[in-house]
Amino acid sequence: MKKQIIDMLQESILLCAERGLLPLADFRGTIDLENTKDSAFGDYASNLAMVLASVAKDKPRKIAETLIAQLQDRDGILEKVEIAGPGFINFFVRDRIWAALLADIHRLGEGYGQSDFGTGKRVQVEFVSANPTGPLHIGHARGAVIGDVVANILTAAGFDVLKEYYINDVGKQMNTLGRSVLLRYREICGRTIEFPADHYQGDYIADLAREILQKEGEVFLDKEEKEILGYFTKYAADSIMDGIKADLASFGVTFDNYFSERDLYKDNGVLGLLDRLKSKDVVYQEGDTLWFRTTAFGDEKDRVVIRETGEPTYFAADIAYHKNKFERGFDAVVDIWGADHHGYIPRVKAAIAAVGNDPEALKIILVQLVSLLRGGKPVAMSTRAGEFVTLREVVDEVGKDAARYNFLMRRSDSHLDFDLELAKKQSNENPVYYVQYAHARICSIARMAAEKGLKLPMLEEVDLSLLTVPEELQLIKTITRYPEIVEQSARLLEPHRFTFYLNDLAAIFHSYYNKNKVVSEELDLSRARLFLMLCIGTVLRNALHILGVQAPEKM
RNA sequence: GGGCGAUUAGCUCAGUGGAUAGAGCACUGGCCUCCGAAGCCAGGUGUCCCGGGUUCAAAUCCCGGAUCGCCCUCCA
Repeated sequence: MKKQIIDMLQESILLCAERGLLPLADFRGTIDLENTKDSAFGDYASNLAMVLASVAKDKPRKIAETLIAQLQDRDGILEKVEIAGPGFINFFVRDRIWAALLADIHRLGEGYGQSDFGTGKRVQVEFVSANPTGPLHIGHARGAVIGDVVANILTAAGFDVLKEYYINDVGKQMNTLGRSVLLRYREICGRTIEFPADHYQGDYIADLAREILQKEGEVFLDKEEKEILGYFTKYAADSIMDGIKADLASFGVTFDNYFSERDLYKDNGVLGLLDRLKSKDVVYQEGDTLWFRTTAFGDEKDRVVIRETGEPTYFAADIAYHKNKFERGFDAVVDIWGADHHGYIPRVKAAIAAVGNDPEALKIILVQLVSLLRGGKPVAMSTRAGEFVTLREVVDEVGKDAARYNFLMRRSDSHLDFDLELAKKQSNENPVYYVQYAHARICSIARMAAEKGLKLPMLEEVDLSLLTVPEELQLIKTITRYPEIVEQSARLLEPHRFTFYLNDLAAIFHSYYNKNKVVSEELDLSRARLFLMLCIGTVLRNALHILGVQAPEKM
């Protein structure tokens, strides 16, 4: 629809130029057609005449007049075209054209909203990637949902998507984890220990120690730390990782691939890469440390890749990891990070450029912190003391649907207050129910209609021209706009657009429902309205599916 | 001190260079004999932080300032 009108404008420009009506022979700009906010301005509006004013050296309203005179509406889709305000061209589409679009929604069903926007392109989305040193907490939950939904959106937009979790299982924190469990193990066995403040304090550490004791007995008790630390570390990391996977699954988040940092070091992977970069002078030695010349690629200072101690930094592995991503042939790579990591962006982009890839192909979504509230009051959390609300606890308390939906109600890079009491409430304060209720209502209407012997109508039995109530047209226009939402969210990587759209659609539906009877004595009208309701249900279901939220038939 | 981001209704926040800047919550009053009241309807608010600039047009782009947050580890 939109494209048709844009094409008409394009043709009009050509005709005007050819016929010498406007000096636009070398106009190369793109034509912008926007959805109007107010129906008084029609369905679509173009600012073309105003844009052309400086090129054509004439008044916008006059240019608009000339353009409109040359419009070729061969299919007769337009009711009228008006010039308004400073020179907007407002397009009014015929009602019957809108109604006919419902047929597409019905025909496509689950596939409605999918596009070929990203067809043929492979994208990797990497998210969560929390260290396997403790259970996921509320802070990880937001990133998990955003990553999962972004992947769903990209898939709907036609991209071939791979969801990946990077397991950061190398480095100091892993030894700290193993030692924490080992110390608790000794403690449980009755030894006196001194538990360092910078070790992991949570109860789950002692639980792991107890598990090991139960499985293996006291065989480790009198062994040297260096002999047995490896076992404790691996046991703890594997067990915690299993827990993380289970918690994510209960949250509806799954991955296609888990990528271990340890694997990067195999076959001299990280060190070999640094050697090769050294020969290109991207990496240089200074004393005992090895530096990456990120300043040559726009970073504010160079970064250490091998410490004085001889250990590689996290960044060293990340260079190899991002190189590996591009070697796997992805056209674009999406990383989802906590917003406190924003200072890390120039470094990684520099690394990508240094190894010969396009830094623009890396898209980073920054996710702001979540403030957890209960009844409006902040919930105290301290990672150091091991006191945090886990993802599992949140899912158990408020449910998967409410939790996911609430995390998607703000822009990713905007602070989010998550109120446990509010998310649990089954009331108008809780937006997820508002949308789900709309879907359940539609299902209820369909059930009731079936009881009355009104079968779900086939397209050929429906006279869509009977849909003439203003709210009906508004509903039709809103659901025909859905593919734009998918594409736009995919382009901008902004999943929150879905919750705003769903809320709008549900509001129009609820309002319509209260004013109009779908199933009535008038059989033809009932069929047409039921058909519209089913199309709305399809859109609600498709959109909720992308968010990973249930579309219940009853509530 | 440097960097990044934010600042929009009482609160929490949307907003693609366009026309009269929106939503939810909160507050007040109304609506079930009638397809589900987890719903609807009616009520009203803005120095879009401030000051310049670009533009036919700026909440939106640019520059300067204020305030707040985050980052400025050979942590991850």
